[in-house]
Amino acid sequence: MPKINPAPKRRSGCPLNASIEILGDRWSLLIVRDMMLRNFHSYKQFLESHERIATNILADRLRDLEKHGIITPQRDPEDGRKVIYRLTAKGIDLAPVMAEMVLWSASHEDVGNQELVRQIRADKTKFVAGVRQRWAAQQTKSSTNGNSK
Amino acid sequence: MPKINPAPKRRSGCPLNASIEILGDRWSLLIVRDMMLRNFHSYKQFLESHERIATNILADRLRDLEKHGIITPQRDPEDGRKVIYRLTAKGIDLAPVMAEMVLWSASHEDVGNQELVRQIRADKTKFVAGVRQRWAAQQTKSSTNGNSK
DNA sequence: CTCATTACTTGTGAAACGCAAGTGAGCATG
DNA sequence: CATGCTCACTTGCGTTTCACAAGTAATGAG
Repeated sequence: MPKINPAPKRRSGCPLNASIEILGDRWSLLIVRDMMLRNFHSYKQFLESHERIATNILADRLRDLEKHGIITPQRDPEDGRKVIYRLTAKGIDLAPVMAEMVLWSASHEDVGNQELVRQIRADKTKFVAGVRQRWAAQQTKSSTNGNSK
Repeated sequence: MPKINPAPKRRSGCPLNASIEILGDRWSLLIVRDMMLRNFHSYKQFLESHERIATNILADRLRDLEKHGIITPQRDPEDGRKVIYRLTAKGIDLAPVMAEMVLWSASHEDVGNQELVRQIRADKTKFVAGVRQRWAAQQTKSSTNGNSK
């Protein structure tokens, strides 16, 4: 009987520490960003598009994100080679965290994508709601293509 | 003519990426937390108190945080052995980011310090304002001991 | 002067990362 | 069903970062 979940074993009970242990690396949140804002769903998209993540690191991170319940993979019903990664509710709930991170760096560093910054600055709540709405729409859409498995 | 700031050289202009490159590791935000919430100011406090950071890593992180303008070190005028680390305005501006991270893990993971969670949940704006206020009070207090830099 | 304290540095091994190349399963075409 | 292509990975290997233990320089107390 192998232990499936060998216990989290955190460094401390601090909630900030918990978030850091899950998200505190150089890639996880970028993958979430691509799913949330750019509508990316496949390994290949993650590889090609953003900040040039290495293939093995990407595979690692996708595994970790799945292990933590932030994303779920599913086979593409129309192409058996493809895996479609989707954010879970837990994953979508990262939108406020990411929004604040964007606002912070936009205030203190020299960054691009000012359109995004302006949008979040104008109405943070609306931004998060928009992210949630697009996600919910995707969810219903993909459940109409019978994938019961 | 030495280059003081050898150019940031980011992986991308994305504001989220900028934040991740500065804060995306397992220790930086914990140090900020200790300064912001627990009023820690010295190397020794950081070492003893929280999640058992190694001495060399702590020295590294303090250097990085200073390099990024998030903290400033100053000699203790009353004890020349001590260095007092203080958050800058940029550092204090991390409060909303940290608050959202706390809320996220509190909603989805099994974490402690529910008192902090409750406080942030009850009124996030007030929480951030409180952090800011305590920080501002410290600033004026320490500036009466002449530190012009 | 000696001794403790504080803020580090150094050394060493382990783990994580980053790049290049390779593998295997699933379509697509003839 | 053979060939080639795409997609999602894995494997090897060198480099960087991390973690733990120990040591050191500067300051202060007695």
